[in-house]
Amino acid sequence: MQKAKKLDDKYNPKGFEERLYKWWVESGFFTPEREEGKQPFTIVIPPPNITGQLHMGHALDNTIQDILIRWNRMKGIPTLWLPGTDHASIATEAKIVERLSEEGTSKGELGRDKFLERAWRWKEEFGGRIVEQLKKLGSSCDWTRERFTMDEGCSKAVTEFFVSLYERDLIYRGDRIINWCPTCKTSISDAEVEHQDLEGKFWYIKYPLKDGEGYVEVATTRPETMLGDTCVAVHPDDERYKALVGRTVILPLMEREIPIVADEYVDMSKGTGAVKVTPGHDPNDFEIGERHGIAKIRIINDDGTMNENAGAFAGMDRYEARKAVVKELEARGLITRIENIQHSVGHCYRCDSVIEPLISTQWFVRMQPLAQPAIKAVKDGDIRFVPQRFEKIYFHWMENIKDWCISRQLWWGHRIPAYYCCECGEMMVRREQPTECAKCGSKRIEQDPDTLDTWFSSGLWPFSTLGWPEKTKDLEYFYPTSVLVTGYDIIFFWVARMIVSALDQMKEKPFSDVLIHGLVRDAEGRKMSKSLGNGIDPLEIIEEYSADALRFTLATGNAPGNDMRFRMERVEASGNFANKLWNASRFVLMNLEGHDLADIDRGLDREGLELSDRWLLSRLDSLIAEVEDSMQKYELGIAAQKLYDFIWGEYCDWYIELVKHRLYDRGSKTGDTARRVLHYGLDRLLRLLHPFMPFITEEIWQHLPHEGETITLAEWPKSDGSFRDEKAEQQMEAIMEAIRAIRNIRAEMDVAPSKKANVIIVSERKETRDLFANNSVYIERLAAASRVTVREDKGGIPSDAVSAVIEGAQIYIPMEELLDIEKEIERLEREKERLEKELERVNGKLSNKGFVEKAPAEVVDAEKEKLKKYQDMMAKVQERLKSLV
RNA sequence: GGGCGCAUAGCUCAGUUGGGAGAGCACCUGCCUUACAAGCAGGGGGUCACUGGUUCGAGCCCAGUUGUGCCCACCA
Repeated sequence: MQKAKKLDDKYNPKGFEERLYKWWVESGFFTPEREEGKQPFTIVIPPPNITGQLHMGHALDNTIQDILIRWNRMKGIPTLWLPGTDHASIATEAKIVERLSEEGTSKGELGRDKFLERAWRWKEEFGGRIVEQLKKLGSSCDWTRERFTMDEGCSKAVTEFFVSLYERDLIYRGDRIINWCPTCKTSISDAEVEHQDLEGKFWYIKYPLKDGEGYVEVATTRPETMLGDTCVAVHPDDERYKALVGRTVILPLMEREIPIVADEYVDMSKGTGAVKVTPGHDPNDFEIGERHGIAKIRIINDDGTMNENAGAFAGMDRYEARKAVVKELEARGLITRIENIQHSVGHCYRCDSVIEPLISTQWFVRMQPLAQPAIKAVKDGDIRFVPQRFEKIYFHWMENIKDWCISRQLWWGHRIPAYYCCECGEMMVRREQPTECAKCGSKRIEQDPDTLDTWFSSGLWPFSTLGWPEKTKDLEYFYPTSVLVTGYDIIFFWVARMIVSALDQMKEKPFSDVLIHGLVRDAEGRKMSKSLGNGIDPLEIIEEYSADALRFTLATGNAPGNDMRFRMERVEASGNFANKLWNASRFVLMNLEGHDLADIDRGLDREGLELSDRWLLSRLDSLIAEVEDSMQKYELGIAAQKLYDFIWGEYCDWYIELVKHRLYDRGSKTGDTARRVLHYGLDRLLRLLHPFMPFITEEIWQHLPHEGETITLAEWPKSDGSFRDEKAEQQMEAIMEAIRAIRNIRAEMDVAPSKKANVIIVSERKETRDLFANNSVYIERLAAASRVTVREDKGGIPSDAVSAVIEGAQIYIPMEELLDIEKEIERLEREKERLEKELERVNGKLSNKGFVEKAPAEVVDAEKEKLKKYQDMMAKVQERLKSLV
């Protein structure tokens, strides 16, 4: 047992947060043992991008995870929090390309190998930055197991997954319309396209018929695409166009003959009812083209300029071409009208460029068959979303899923394990690079130049990090993980794909619960973003306040799944709370000093407990049960709020004040009991608070008498109900009520704080009189009373006494100065009014036949009790009023 | 077009099995009381957006309305 040590006068988190973290890691407290027979608790971190800086979203996400991890670890459960980082293909590559351009060079000039060397160097240099920042937050990850999406094991997992899917025809290569980002110069998946509603124009264009007079009018928001039109489509039932189906129009500017076809896809009620079809640059048009076997012409280059198929417009940027096409059409009188409209335009989620749909050869995952088990797992409750409403979003996405374009025209990432024979063109998808062509035997083999979508590898994260595809002991023991904690913004990108890939490869869910949190917004409710410059740096908050204050702020004041506004006032409040705890602990430690309490934690002598002790211990037992209940339900904010309220409002404001006289009076027989209860209470509160505020709780705990090395491994408090004492709670509550009433009188009657009041308590009930008589010291101390007299009747009470009525008793304070009768009457009138309202409410309920008959008996009884109480109090108030007027 | 949130004190938000409306900050009054002025004590402040329904009883459940935010969608 460690002896009590003095705590610094001031709460100075800088003095210990870093020191403690270092010690925790060095001591291996975060590295679990695999204890057979024990169900472990596992979380894999959502791997932050190596390009990233810790922002508030990370801070929130990791605070929640750390709370869950520390809580489970204290329960004695083998607990693993597995950390790591993501290579973030597009983001990282963009960063390096930017760097190269600053140096006056480029990707192309450098070549693939040199570029990758450069990228790895960059990763070594900056990739660890965010990890260091996570440590500042107090994240209790097992750093001995840290992983990276592109390390050897994870890369092997990616290849295995790819080949496995390919072998079952769940991955294919083909020419499809994909989303092309002309800035990042790569394809991106549908999920990576962000739609924004923008002001646009709707141009109506005449396509003249080849034979005879007349024309077909079509409309478009992207006039430049007409250069790639290969037909015009109308609905087969459309009377207006029935005669035209099968005829030919001349595509203006290109002077190309294109057919008019009938297709069900066309909506007769929209636009002119005739649609220009550009199979090379529109997904729907692509489908129409397929159905009617017409040509698909691509007219836009990878960099967003027009290619040679655009005739006179070749070489222009797509927007330049748009203007030029419109101008030319207008000159020819082919534009009939222009409407201003709002329409949704796809943008790249990384660089915000307008996406260009175009045909390209890419790799795709067939998602539909893979989605079925993923839907079932959630429907069956095998995987649970918290809050549950996010399941709807998940189902909607999964049920409407389309094939996933996974190839990227980038260099930084996992290269696609497909190889081509340079001689015969044979394609081989292999786990290892083949040395010769399987078909013609040629040794000239080239690997597919493309890399995989970042999310393809992060989708394997829950098992690749544990060693898959190897059958490791970690994988066997820690998989499946317990809970995944993440924001709702990456449910599609990541959560859905982890479920899909885990069920496909592991045949077992990747996690049981998905705990979803919202976004951290700025004080005005705006999304924090670099471009707005409204981001608040968590590291600055840690620097200025403390990691504990930041964590507490993020853990409270917000319901699961909802966005939260980050306000400095709340951080300040959390910091004040830490300071309060610090000072209360200083008080306890000061009073433990010099007292031999060797057996301090070994059972309190329950016989010697005073009323206030029994009250505190009973309340604490309830608190433990309530916190446990809230934690079980992932209501971390509620648990934290309860701890805050208890520590500040009950332990500090009441209990410490209630025991002071026992500590200060040398003759007190129960001083040591008070010390033991103070210690016991503080110790339990520190443990309960530790998951939320790990640093300050450890620092204080180390100074308290304690057994065990660290609070991180101290046993989590359990409520066994043995301290529960309803009577003590009721009695203490009565005394507290009296103290509040007296304080209130003093404040309202302007009694100088230094002036001790003479308090007379009158009650007809002996039990009440005994209670106040035996515990008068509390009233003297906490309500600044010089003397407390308890009587059965109010004979002899001075006429200048001020009074208050509480349950079962009246309180009188004789005023030595002239009593302000008006003020006193005013006070009593207010009290009367309050009681009248209460009585009205209770009477209303009890006179309601329905209530008395149908409400549960205990609820009705409680109301009856209240009625009696209020009637009694009312009578006393009225009596007093009568005596004054 | 479809879906999901939110609307509670001046501000930011809790309020999870329907049973006397809460916190932090701000505000007012009085206090440097030997843990803490980053504090202590006392106080004011709310037809819980609106309408209807279910119920003995609704901030909470149901339907609708308004405002507001977000997500999804092949809105030529």
